[in-house]
Amino acid sequence: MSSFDEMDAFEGASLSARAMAARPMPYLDDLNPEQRRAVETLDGPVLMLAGAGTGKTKALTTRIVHLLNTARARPNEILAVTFTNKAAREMKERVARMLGQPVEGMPWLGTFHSVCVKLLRRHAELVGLKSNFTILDTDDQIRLLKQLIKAEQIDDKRWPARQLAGVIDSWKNRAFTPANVPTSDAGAYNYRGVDLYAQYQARLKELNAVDFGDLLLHVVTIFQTHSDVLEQYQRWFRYVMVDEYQDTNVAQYLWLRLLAGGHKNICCVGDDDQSIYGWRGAEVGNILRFEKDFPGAHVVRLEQNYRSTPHILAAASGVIAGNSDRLGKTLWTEAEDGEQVRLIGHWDGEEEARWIGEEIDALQRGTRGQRPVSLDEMAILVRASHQMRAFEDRFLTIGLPYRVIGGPRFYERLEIRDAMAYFRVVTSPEDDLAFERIVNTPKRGLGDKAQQTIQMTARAHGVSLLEGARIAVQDGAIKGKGGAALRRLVEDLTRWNGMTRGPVVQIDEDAVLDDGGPPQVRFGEPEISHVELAQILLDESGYTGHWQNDKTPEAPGRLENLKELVNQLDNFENLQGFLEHVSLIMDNEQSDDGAKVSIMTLHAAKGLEFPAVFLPGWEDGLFPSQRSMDETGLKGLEEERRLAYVGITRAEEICTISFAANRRVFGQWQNALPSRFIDELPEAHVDVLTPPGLYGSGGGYGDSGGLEARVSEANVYNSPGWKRLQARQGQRGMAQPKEARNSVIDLKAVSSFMVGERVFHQKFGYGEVVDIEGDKAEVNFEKAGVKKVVSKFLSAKDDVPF
DNA sequence: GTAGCCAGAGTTTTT
DNA sequence: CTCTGGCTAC
Repeated sequence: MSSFDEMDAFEGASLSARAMAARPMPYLDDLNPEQRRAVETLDGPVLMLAGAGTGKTKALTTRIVHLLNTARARPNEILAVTFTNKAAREMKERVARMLGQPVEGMPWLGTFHSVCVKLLRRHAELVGLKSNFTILDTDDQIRLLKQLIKAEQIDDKRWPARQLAGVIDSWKNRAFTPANVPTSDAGAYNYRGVDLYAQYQARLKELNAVDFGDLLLHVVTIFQTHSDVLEQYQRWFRYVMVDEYQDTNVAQYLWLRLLAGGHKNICCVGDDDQSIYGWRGAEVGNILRFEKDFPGAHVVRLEQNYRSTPHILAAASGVIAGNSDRLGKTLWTEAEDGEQVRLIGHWDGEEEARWIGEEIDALQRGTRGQRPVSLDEMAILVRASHQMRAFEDRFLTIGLPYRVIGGPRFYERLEIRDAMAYFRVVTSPEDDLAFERIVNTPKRGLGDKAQQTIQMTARAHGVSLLEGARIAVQDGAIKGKGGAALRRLVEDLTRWNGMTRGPVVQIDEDAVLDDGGPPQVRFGEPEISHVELAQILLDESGYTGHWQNDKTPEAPGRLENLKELVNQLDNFENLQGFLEHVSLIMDNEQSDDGAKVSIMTLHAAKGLEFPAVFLPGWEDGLFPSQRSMDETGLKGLEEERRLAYVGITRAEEICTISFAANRRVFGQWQNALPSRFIDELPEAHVDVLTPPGLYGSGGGYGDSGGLEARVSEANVYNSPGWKRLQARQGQRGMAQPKEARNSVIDLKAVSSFMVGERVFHQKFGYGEVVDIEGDKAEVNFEKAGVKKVVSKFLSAKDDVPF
């Protein structure tokens, strides 16, 4: 076992505690009394209940600085965990800024998962792993489970692997090993869940791999079964801090309780009103129970809000008041009144998108009589990602720049995952899952049969798939074109693997333990850089060529992504370092070219703030979501309500809530009632914009479309929210006449394309221009059909080889 | 091995 | 409606 002196040296504390002890504490003057109490209460358990926009991160980072400054702890003796890399990065940056120096000495400030990887690498052998284990992502996980399911002859149509993955995840979230799964869960996955879970864990061990859930679970297991290890860490981490405590699951809770169990110097920061991840295992109970778990805990409430106007806060408070299980906080602010929360109803989803597009334009120009608001300062927050479609379509047509946050992540894309599988096989030849992925990508004529032969050979000899393939080739077990291709692949992989290191320069007996395990052999510098190697690898394997020959509209984008991947490699020492980074960090670095309005889900918006926020789709069934209410009843509804609270509190100045009476769902028109949350908005703080008559007051069009009939079917009039809305229809509140929308478009610009020209569009792919209207072109896309788009989103593509 | 067809599904998501 | 996965036919 490694000693803690070693740990100290290994992690390298760069800040001398003594040097800092005498420093003044000007940072305390920046805090309000509550924040200050949270920062200065250093000993014992502290629960910091921090409402939205109350300076939680500031308090947390100042607390770290204060610990360092008062010499209570050295930087590497503070454990500070967050959920996202973004939050961890922000905290690091802010601590560094306050200290006026970088914080390399804070190795234990990170996400739950990254901290667990560090711990697990040091103690892997205690759970039967080697310290260089690989971390599987969801995709690998599913593929592995599929194999097990197939071997068990289970119909994976009726019992999808995804479902099993979900079940296993939920057990891991609750810290159940296969042996601990409660009998009440025995029926999971058609009574085969527990057995398959055990098989899966066994297989992971064989592969020397872990999934995300294991990172926590294994560490908890180690702590529970090796008290000596636990005690060392309890002593080492003198202070423990946790961000977003309301989002912790049972495994994380146990982990924290074990680590802080000695001195109980734990400070948990959270907001029970912003707990929105119950569906993925988070337990609000953890925060509600804190004072029971840690008797004598100091509870600090941060209630002064520095973000939003009083109207916005009042609206948010009104909604969240409908929840029962709350610790209770009352947000207040010194800010000026500002505008009321605006509420508007629309006929359908498309009109909602159109109206919001116009509003955004008006805000941007300052036509509404306020300061011009930049697109970067505006966001549309939706409940479900499919709601984004309507906005994307609309914004594409009117040429409004937007960015979607939290879409498909860079590292989850097919081509990136393929490329990374190549990196993986080359850096660790025994990575079977990676080998499986690339063995026939690009196509090498190695189908099911050839792969089965490789599998069987490998299993018979008890070696990795790559070794199995080598043997199969030698034995001539795979014939014809496939055999030749496989021989070539095996040779190439071996050659590339050799290129990851330089020549052997010495055998080193007492090498320092590092994450790769104790090296016995020292190698000189590789002859080529890892960036060059990556490039060679992708080119020589034929992977780049594969996409160059691909004529689908996505291919150019994929090549672009591969290029970007190679570029990013430059920031790392070697391929291993890069892979380690990627397995834990799924960030999508947004290219920040120009102001854009953000579109994202409410979940993705947590922790963000915008001067102007649009909250569309407030209809019962969509928001609150029907499924959520069906599955978890009142609990689900309360979580939805917290989601509404999170949404409203993202807004600083202008918050606009809207709903549509009709929406196309799966191609079918469906009507809905305004959300029950609308009824919960306190009247005094809401400005109703919906024009009277939008919903038709008595027809006049005969049977020309049955609009009135549909509306009355929708029972819009029976909703209390709607009645109140009608009652309040004021002298003002006229929605913009529909014709107004044309004025938004700048007609000066003229399309530079010609009818018949072949063009490329980022989203729709290739197509042919069929009509030109001002700056817009009607294009018949090969994949997406006929669409009208603004020319600036098109590029000429005569140069494409066909 | 691949194109093309059909059936089925279709919240929220980080690590 | 629109995407995915799996299967069939070449």
